[in-house]
Amino acid sequence: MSTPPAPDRPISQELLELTFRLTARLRGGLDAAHTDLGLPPAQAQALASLRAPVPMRELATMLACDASNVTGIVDGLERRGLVERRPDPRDRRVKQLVLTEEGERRRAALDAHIAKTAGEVFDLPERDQEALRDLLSRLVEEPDA
Amino acid sequence: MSTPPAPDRPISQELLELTFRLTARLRGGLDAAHTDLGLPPAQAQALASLRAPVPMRELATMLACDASNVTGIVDGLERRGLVERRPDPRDRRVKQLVLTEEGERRRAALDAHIAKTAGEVFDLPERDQEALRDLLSRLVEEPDA
DNA sequence: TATTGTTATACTCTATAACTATA
DNA sequence: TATAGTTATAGAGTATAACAATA
Repeated sequence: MSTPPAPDRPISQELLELTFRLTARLRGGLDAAHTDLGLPPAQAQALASLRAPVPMRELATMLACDASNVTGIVDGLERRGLVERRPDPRDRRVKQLVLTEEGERRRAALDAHIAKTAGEVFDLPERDQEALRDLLSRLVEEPDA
Repeated sequence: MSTPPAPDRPISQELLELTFRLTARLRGGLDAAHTDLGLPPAQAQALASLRAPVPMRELATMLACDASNVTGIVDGLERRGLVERRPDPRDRRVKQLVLTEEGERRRAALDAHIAKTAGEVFDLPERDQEALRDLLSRLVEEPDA
């Protein structure tokens, strides 16, 4: 077998660095998609998360941020006519977020951008893609109780 | 619940999602290290980047941020007695950043935290670590002209 | 003229706390 | 009492533009 050149640095740290470089590439592609669509990153991320009608609170959970942020983000999306706040008849405290037609179109465009970025960055033969998926899956799996 | 049935989604998008989840785990570990050391993230990242004496400008390049940010970051590190600004005798415009003894100690502690996080997150048999490194390397490699 | 580091300024993202209206 | 959403506010991170000292 071959001798590794200079294993003075643990491989896990190499993996850390590679992961952050990969993330930087992905982030760059997504940011380009956002500016392309004329949306600030936070609004774009929210838009990408909106499928079925969802209460504000749940969107906050999906975005992993405080509920107070969601107000401003949804304000922006509403100002652009991409989303509506609908009262929930079953609980008058909650507002269901629903995409408008234009919102649906914009989200579809965003999805296409994201898919394009992912396709360009993860440009590997399918077998390697699958190997990578299996490895990454094992890293992010939640440890069961 | 390891394999959600989603055959209609391209694998590259799955990889995108897994990568971001992995990054979130890493980020969490690093943030914990930063608060553990009593340093704001930006200062911690700068500290981790400081080895040999380095001009402010170069630190900005390493951190991939504008030079105007570095002033404040280094102010913070200097206030904590971790770094010194030394005039460069060969070019009196530049200031060389040099870690103090305490700065060196703190950086070593930070390195240990980072290594610990990396070790915990990338907790795989060595063969799988190497496979992952090879795959990631191919993804971040710069395309040659 | 160009460059290093600084300052002033502004914009975004994020969090906390207090408020309202409902439950 | 507790919860959904809002508001006010503050902090951190980042960017641009203008400036002084130096090259």
